[in-house]
Amino acid sequence: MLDLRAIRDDPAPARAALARRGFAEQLDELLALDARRRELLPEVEGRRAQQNEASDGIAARKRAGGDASDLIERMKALSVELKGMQAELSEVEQRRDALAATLPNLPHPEAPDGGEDDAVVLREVGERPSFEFEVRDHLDLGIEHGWIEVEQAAAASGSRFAYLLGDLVMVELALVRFAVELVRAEGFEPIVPPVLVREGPLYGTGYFPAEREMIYEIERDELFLIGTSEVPLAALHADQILEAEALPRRYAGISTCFRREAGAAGKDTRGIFRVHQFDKVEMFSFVAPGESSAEHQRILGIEERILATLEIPYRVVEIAVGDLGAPAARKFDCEAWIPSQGRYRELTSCSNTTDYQARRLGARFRPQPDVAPAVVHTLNGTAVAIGRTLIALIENGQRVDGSVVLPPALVEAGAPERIGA
RNA sequence: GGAGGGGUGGCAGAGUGGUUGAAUGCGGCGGUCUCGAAAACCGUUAUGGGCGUUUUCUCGUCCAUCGAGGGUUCGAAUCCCUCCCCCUCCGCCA
Repeated sequence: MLDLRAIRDDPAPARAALARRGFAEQLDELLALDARRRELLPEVEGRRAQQNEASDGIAARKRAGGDASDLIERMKALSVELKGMQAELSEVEQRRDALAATLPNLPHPEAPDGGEDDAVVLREVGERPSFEFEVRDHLDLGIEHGWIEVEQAAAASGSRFAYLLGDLVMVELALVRFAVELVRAEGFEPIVPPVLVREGPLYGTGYFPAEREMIYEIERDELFLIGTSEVPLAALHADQILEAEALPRRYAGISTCFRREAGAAGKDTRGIFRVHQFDKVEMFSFVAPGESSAEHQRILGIEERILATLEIPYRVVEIAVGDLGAPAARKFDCEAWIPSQGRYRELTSCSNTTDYQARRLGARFRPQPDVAPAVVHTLNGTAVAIGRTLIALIENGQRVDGSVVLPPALVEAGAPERIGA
């Protein structure tokens, strides 16, 4: 949600920013609705004031034992008139709010123009392994060693589901342990959130109404399966006013994530790269508005450190404006080298959503005692997306005999040194 | 799942149709007193929105908000409906 009041005062910068995302006309429409509301509102309120005053008069007369029927008669007419005006007002407000809900965040000035193919590569880090043998992909190795079972998963749950077994499960547990300990040392409090949420948090984080198709819905209970723990983590401080000292507030959510992958038919159908269910450790920060850019870099730095420590070759790309999710003002992806595909693929990602989610969620803070509350800024970033990280570890760490050597940092966290030997 | 009880200001807790945005107490903040502190006393104590005022800080005024939404009424914290949440007992359950 955008800061409508600020935009009203000075619409040009917001219009220019939204034009980069193709939403300039919608903004004009929104401003028109807002103007109409502000025409109607004083009229409604004036009549309400009149009504309140008359009501006091009626009460006073009745207390004095007098008759107020003439006043009541007059107020009946006013009441009818007021109801009509209120109906018009609330219709305008509903249209305004519905439109406001669909507008995306203002992009950061440094976010590059363009769409999906216009991400800017910022740097490549780590050495891609060279293999003296035919590279095998994670599914091939996974099936051979009994780490991954997809056929029975398809029978049990459908396509894009998988069983993970044996050593690979131990690697998953080590990955979670490694990631949580690392980010905890950076001030992110470990947290296991609910994976089922109501509509409110999804709306608040900006997944609704735009991306409703991506979310599993449990209609009977009006609950939704989260696609990322970002959703319940953001909701943790919804409708709260935090003290300034409480910021920054950082969480490391550990959860399973569920995605319908609607519209991804035929894409990444092999293996566990794109599945309906995976586990993930997610960073989420609530910060003061002036801090969000620095926090964004900080989160990106942690993501890079995790990949480097896991000895996964990666590159960092900055996402172009046209490919940003609605709530994001700016976003970086870390892409890992996937040998079987001979290219970098998205492994982690971090977004600065500035005040967009916070305003929708009502997450505020008091900059100083006795000062009006202000909206916080929120950011999110992947610490470890387990499934895709397993792919990168398996494929980059494979040996000629089909075994996989794991990085020391993971072994320290409880993983075997080598699996499939 | 069944039965019952409740949601009021930071907290506790009055209030069943008319000066109740809301008594009272506690807490917080400011002040008086004091060498200082405590006690006592006085004052103050929310959020959102509109309009006006202001260069900013501000101030004034009106409207809304007693879990949420709708309804009845001239008028709703108070009456009715739907939903949400919490508590107690029974059942079930990792």
